[in-house]
Amino acid sequence: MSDLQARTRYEPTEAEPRITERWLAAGLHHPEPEGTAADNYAIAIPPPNVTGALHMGHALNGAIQDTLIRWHRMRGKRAKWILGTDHAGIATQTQVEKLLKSEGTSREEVGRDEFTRRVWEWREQYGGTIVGQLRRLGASCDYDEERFTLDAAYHDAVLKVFVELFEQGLIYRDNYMVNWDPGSRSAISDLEVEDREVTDTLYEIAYPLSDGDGEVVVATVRPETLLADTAVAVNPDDERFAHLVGRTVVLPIVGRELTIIADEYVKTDFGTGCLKITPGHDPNDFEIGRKHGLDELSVIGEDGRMSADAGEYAGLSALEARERIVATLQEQGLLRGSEPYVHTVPFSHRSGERIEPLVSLQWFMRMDELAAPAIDVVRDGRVRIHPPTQSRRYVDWLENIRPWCVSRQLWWGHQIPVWYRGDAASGGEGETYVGMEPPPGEGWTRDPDVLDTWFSSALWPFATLGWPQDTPELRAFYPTDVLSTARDILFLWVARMVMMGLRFAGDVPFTDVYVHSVIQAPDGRRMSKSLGTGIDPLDVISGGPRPPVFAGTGAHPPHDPGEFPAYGADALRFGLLAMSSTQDVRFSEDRVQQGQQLANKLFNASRFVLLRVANAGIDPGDGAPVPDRVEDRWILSRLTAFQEETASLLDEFDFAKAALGLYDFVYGELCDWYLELIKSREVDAALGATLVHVIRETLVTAHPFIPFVTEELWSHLPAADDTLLAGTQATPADPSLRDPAAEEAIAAVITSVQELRGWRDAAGVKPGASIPARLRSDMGEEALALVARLARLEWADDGEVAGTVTVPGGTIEILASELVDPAELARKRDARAGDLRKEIARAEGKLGNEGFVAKAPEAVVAAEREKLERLQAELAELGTE
RNA sequence: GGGCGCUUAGCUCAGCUGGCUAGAGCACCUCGCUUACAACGAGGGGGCCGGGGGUUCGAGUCCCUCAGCGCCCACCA
Repeated sequence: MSDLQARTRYEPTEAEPRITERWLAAGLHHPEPEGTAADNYAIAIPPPNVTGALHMGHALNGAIQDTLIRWHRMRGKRAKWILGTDHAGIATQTQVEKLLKSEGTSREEVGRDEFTRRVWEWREQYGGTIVGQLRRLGASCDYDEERFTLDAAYHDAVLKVFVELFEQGLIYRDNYMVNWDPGSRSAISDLEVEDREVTDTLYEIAYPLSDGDGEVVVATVRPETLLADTAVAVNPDDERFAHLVGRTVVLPIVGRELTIIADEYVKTDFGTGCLKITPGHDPNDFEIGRKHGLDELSVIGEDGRMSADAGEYAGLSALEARERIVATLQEQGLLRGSEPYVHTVPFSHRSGERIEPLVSLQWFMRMDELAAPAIDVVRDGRVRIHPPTQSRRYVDWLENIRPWCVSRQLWWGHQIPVWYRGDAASGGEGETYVGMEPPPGEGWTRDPDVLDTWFSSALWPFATLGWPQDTPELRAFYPTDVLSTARDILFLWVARMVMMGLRFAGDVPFTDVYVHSVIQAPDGRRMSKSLGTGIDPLDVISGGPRPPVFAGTGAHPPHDPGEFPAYGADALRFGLLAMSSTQDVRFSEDRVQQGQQLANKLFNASRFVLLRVANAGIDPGDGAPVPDRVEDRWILSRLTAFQEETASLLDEFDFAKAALGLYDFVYGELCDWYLELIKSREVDAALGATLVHVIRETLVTAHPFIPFVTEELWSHLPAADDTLLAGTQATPADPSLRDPAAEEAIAAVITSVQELRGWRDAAGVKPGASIPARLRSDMGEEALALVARLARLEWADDGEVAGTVTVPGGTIEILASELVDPAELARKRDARAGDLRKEIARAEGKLGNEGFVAKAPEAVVAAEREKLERLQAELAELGTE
């Protein structure tokens, strides 16, 4: 209590680490695996990359998930927040390759085993960073059972799924066009590709007809792929070229004969209307080639250079080959034109290199059979997506799903459980074995490829719980309840978890998907390290440089963005929740500041109550409220409403409204009014009990949002002993505490006081002065006393009326005194009269409208009449002309 | 090329199924260090709710259209 006495300000940096220690020591974050999923509450965290650091998206999602976890834990559920990290194949491998490069070596040089060892070493060193940062945020994840997507048990689950899908015919090996990333020397998925706009040159090249009877001209930005052309295509409806279909042309430089085919895909109004077909190096041409049974030639290798099949160009980079080929064409007089051409081109999200579409032998997963049930569960509501507009995107995507290339030519990841003998590895004659264990016998070699990271992520909600073993964890927590994530991985990850969960764990992996905002930089750009627009959540929590992105937004001076004050984790959590919505939103430091102010306000309100109660020598007992007076009944009613509202908003995943509702209750009802209303009262046992009850219940309801400050204050409550608020069971809001009469009475007090204060201010009355007034209102005695005190009125019987203030239930006449400035008063009165006349005219117009009176609902008409009467009465009271 | 969304006070945003004398936080102005909080409190100013048209007794809220911005999906050489 003494430290409460001394400190007038809540210091998050002092309190938060201390409180984190208490939480961890108590072990509340780790529930025993008992009961069934229906009794319990679980969320699987989207596993951050093991090498990653906490960014604003993690912080928002952490705040969301922790609010839900704490809320349900306090409602008596065993609440488990499944924690872990993702091995993140390409991202991690790239990091370690960079490290090796800085040491003057490479992964090829050190070899696969050593390289893998180095990655594990790296993981040991950096893997804990993000988990520590989550702890700093106050996230009550199950730190006792941290998973990793490369754990031995997890690895078994991954292999088992692969083998079973293979046995079920859903996984197969095929030559197919993939997005080849020359940077990481691996196939990557469509989802790891980003389109960038580049300026290329569009060349027009003549292909002479074999019979010498003219030529066709094709347009291309990649002349070097000409070496692998196997056809030329025109649109079947294109009359210009109809006579050419079926004839052949001579491929320049190479001399091969190509047939002119007809395909709908070719646009008649683009380029020359003739399209060179290169099935080996262009995804569209690949499709056309398959349709027409064309050869798939390849002249570019996996290193992005021209391959041996490119003949004299072998070994050149694609770009060099292009220049040489263009030059040759020019010499041969076959170049018909060239012009700059701006278009979008795929780049690897990871390595940043331009994607080289290549045909290669890869492992694929057939998705249609898996997708159908995943669509059904969203359609029939077994999985609910919030906001619901996202479910259409989900369904659309699944309905158009294509085979998934699951093999990656990396060393870091789950190595594919496939062995070859003979020439099977390269697609030739031989044996292929798929199984969890190496096959018996000699001469087998294992497929060197690993699985796409998302393959293992897709198993996350059940593999983390011990599947395929029938573990108590699995029984207690699967299916989980909520999956919270940003939009960008709805397909990449969420849809795949649903498919895998249904197929292997026998049920949906979660019942609700919450798709949260993307937090943009304050200027509306993406938050990104490379743009310098990123804001480190830890800097906001503990204080740190404010990035230059704040410059020019109006929030801060353009030159020196300065530093963030140490807002604390509560403030950041509150701010992020308050600014989030279903839209993308700009990061708002003001919202964070609002959270800081809320924490401080709550601290001081609690301090006020606890010190008062202590000074009065009251033992509030168990804190059961004893509502003596109207304002006590009012605050209990409002508290109950606030609790009910918070519960339903959280059920609807409306975190912004819930957070702002908390702020409004604490400021707008508890502090601004209730504590002011009771200030003059002597604290007796009844009032003490009510006050402590209200504070306690407020802390309980606020805790999931701002866990630190509430936990800190909880320890100061009279009955506190050593129990943690985080582990306290909230009792449901008691509807019998709702009291409409008290609400109406205090609402009248509040508007009266506000009116009177406004009047005083306008009339130039000193804030501290009490002024004589006479009452002509039927407001009850109790309420009137409150109004008089808060508006500083002294009831008097006679005196000249200086001004009239309309209040609910009547009017209050302010009597003339030297405290009232008549000139100010007249100005105020005239202004009010003007407003009233305007509003009266509007209401009269409305009520004079036959259509309104006849067609609008009765209640609306009645309300309008009542309003009109009220305004007219007020105008009459003012006594102006 | 399709699809979705946004445009409300100086800034960041609320406004659900149409009834609003249009709200909040921050910023701004005035007053106040009244023993919970001056990183605070009280009061105040500030908005033809992007433009145009329509439906309706009534539109910030519904429909059409134009303009600007953003996101997602897609194979235009």
